[in-house]
Amino acid sequence: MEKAKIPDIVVERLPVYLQALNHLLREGRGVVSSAELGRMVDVSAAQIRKDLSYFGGFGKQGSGYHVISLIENLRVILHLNQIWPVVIVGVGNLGQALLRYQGFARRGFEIVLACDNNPDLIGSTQSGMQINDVRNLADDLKRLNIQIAVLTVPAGCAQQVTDQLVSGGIRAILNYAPLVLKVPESVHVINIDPVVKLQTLTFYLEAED
Amino acid sequence: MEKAKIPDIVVERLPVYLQALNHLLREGRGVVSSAELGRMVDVSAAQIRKDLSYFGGFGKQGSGYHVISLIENLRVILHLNQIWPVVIVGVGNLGQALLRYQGFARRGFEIVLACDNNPDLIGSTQSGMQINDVRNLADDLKRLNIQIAVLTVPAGCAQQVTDQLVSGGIRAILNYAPLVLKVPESVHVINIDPVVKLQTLTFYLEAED
DNA sequence: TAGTAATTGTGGACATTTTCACAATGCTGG
DNA sequence: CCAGCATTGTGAAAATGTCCACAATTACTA
Repeated sequence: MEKAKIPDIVVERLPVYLQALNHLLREGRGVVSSAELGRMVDVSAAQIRKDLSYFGGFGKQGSGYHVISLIENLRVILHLNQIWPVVIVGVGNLGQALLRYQGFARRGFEIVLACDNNPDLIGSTQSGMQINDVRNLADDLKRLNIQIAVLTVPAGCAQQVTDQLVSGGIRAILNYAPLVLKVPESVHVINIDPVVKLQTLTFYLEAED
Repeated sequence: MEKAKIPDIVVERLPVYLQALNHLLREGRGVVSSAELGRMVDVSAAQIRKDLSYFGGFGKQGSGYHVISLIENLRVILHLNQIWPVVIVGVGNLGQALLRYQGFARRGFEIVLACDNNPDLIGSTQSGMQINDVRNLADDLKRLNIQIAVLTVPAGCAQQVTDQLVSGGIRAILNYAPLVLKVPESVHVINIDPVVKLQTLTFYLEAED
């Protein structure tokens, strides 16, 4: 496959470019240069041109990139020209907050399944979503054709739940739990435990006591 | 300063190592090799040894790393041998979920201030926390000596709120809003907008329609 | 005590990522 | 239509990051 050779680090920047381009679009800007886009997202202009050139020449010499057309191209590259069904696994504080969050639907994701292992929650409705039993997870994934999971369960059961996700055919996991998940290499994981991120930040601060 | 030359990417791995080490500690393990730790966190053994060697030789040839002592060293390196006061700015869905989340206190962070611009929320108590007016933010930060902010406001007001955080002397921001914040270079920012992360993951999936 | 096995810390090779710098191209205004 | 300016796409250089391989050291066993 051609995309095997696109560095992960490039892929991670593309959604950020897309975000900035959408902002430009809302402001009615028709065209943008790599230099200006770079200032918006804090990336060098050369970096942006090089990143985009992995996928083709989207710009025009002399003027820059046509905003709408670059957005459209990035959406195709990132497979965002469809709505992706998503499962939220774990309907605790964070899971419920994500269920209520409107930003997913606005940017290409629809939460179509929520599940938990808490008997008090199963069968109840949270934010308009019925909570399913996590034991039916693998079946539900297949039935609803879900490839993406958001994992918001406690660390203690995260690996076990992940194994169920994998056996249900999941392909991508956004992991809020504070541990590194074991998955086959065909499954992509991004870790986003907020405490790990905060613990990175404190390195740069001066201790106080 | 000596730490100016430690690559960011190394710093980002340290909390992950710490996480795994704490897991080992709970299991009663006294010693671990770079090879085993590497398997746990999906990093090569050589990488771990090289990362740790930036800060000194913590291991012992023949046996590996003493778990407790390496934890203690990492906590000093990351400045985690103190409780850091944190402000949550924006008490919407996500902000409220983070207010209720018990994981911060357990790993070195205490939410000491929450604020919002919604008059209905200001003065109310959410999860045991009184919500302050965001207009007092800069003063409150100084009064409470807060260096770290968690930003959970809508994109539309994120930059404006960030400017207030900066004027209040903030040094680190965990940004959930979907935009790249403009801050002085003395302020560290980590972006964790979940949609951007999901949009990275879809690159690796096959489109369905 | 000595021989064997395990494991670190590290110099240097290798790989990846970023930046530079410039030819090619397209825009603009007169 | 042309001169001058702006901007891309890209090969090559530079910078950064990862991995290899091994000497040095420690642990273990008998």
